[in-house]
Amino acid sequence: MLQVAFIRENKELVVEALAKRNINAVEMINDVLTFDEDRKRLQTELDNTLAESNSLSKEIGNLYKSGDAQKANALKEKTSILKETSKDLSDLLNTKVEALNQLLYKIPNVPHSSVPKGNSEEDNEEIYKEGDIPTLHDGALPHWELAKKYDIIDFELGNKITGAGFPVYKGKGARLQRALIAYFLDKNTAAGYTEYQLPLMVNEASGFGTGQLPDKEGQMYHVTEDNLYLIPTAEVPGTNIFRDVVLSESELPVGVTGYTPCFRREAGSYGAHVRGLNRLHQFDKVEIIRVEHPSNSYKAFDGMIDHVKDILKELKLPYRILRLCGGDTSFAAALTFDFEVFSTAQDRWLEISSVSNFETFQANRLKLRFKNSEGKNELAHTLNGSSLALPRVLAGILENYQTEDGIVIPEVLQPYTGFKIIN
RNA sequence: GGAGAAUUGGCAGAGUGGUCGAAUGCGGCAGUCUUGAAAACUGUUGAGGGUCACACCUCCGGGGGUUCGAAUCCCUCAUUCUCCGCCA
Repeated sequence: MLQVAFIRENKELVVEALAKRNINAVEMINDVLTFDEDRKRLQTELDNTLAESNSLSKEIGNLYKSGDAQKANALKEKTSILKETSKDLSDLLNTKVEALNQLLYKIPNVPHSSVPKGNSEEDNEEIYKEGDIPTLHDGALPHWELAKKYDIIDFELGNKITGAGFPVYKGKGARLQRALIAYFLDKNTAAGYTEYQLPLMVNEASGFGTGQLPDKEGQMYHVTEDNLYLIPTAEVPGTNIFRDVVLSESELPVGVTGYTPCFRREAGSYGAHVRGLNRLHQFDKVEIIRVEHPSNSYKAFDGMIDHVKDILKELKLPYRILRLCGGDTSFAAALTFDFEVFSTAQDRWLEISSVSNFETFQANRLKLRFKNSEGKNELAHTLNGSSLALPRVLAGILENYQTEDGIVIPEVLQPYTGFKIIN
């Protein structure tokens, strides 16, 4: 969430920037500022009342000590009024703070100056493209047909065991998945990220810390018995490593990588574009997360982009990078670049990575700070990105690498798979 | 799942109703001394709100209660440790 002080000092900028998300924030921003003024006023009133009652209590204590019980008892009566006043004030204050917070939770992050205005993916800007789109032989198939033909992914079996969106990988398909995970983790750790194995369920506080709660409750599977949520991405447990943490400046930057399955309810998504591996309820992903000094976070962002580029280049997959427009940038992000791989047989681009800088938006919720050179606690910047999401990379490989003799395994993966072709 | 003990500042650890935001030690920072370092000595060292700055307010695992007054008493939840049960 945004900081009230930031909103107060940058009112115009906030309104202008949020307009890029097609949000008219004037009223919300004004409410925030008014609520905060009210909050301050009530807080001061309450503080004064408490101060008075504190000093009375002290006086009563002294009177008892000097044996003047009568005077003390007389003073006690005065405190009951103060007590009532402070109770009322603190109720009012709590209501006001709650209302202010509810407002703040609804305000998305302020987009970076480079983010274009726009409503939907139509308005995203393609900023980079690399790799040749292969010409496929006659009779080339989409990945779900290839999966069946070579018996490497069984969607029907997943339907039986669990339901739609929970595919079963088998044989060389399962091995290829494992190879991709190992390859991605190796690339990330070589780039300085520390590998973590994280919990696949998180509590409410964690869901709140990264911004999934309260707004996107419906996206996550909720285990009500224990009030835990299945993670929709490793970003949630991975970023919450740093919840309520004060780092020293010398500890920055921090890099975390982890492989986890991800669970998404994807309520209301049906149709041809969710076929096969395109959209699932359970999928595998390797994530990278960074905690950065505010002055370095955009440089770090570029570094993450280069890192993902490097992986796709090694895999020799045709891809492009999009700068997301305001309307398509997620709630908590200030800047997001999406990577898309061209899925030749489907003749469309598939999103395989999303790299975002959240600036202080998550850190503010997480209370993730570092001690700056002046010895003051300052909010850090958080970033994350996929490197990479497995199913669509797999779809891209199957479709782009298919030949009449079978599916060729990209060279960098062969040491991990132990085979060169699926046939 | 059952029984018992615990949870205090970066860490260790005192504090069982008022003068405690909290002794002491370690660590951190600054200084004295030193060619430099170490040692020694001196000072300083939690967070949030509020203020031009003070004042002042809040926080001793979370929430609630008793009391004029709570780190200290009560209730409740969470976590940790020990014993028992179960178990990959």
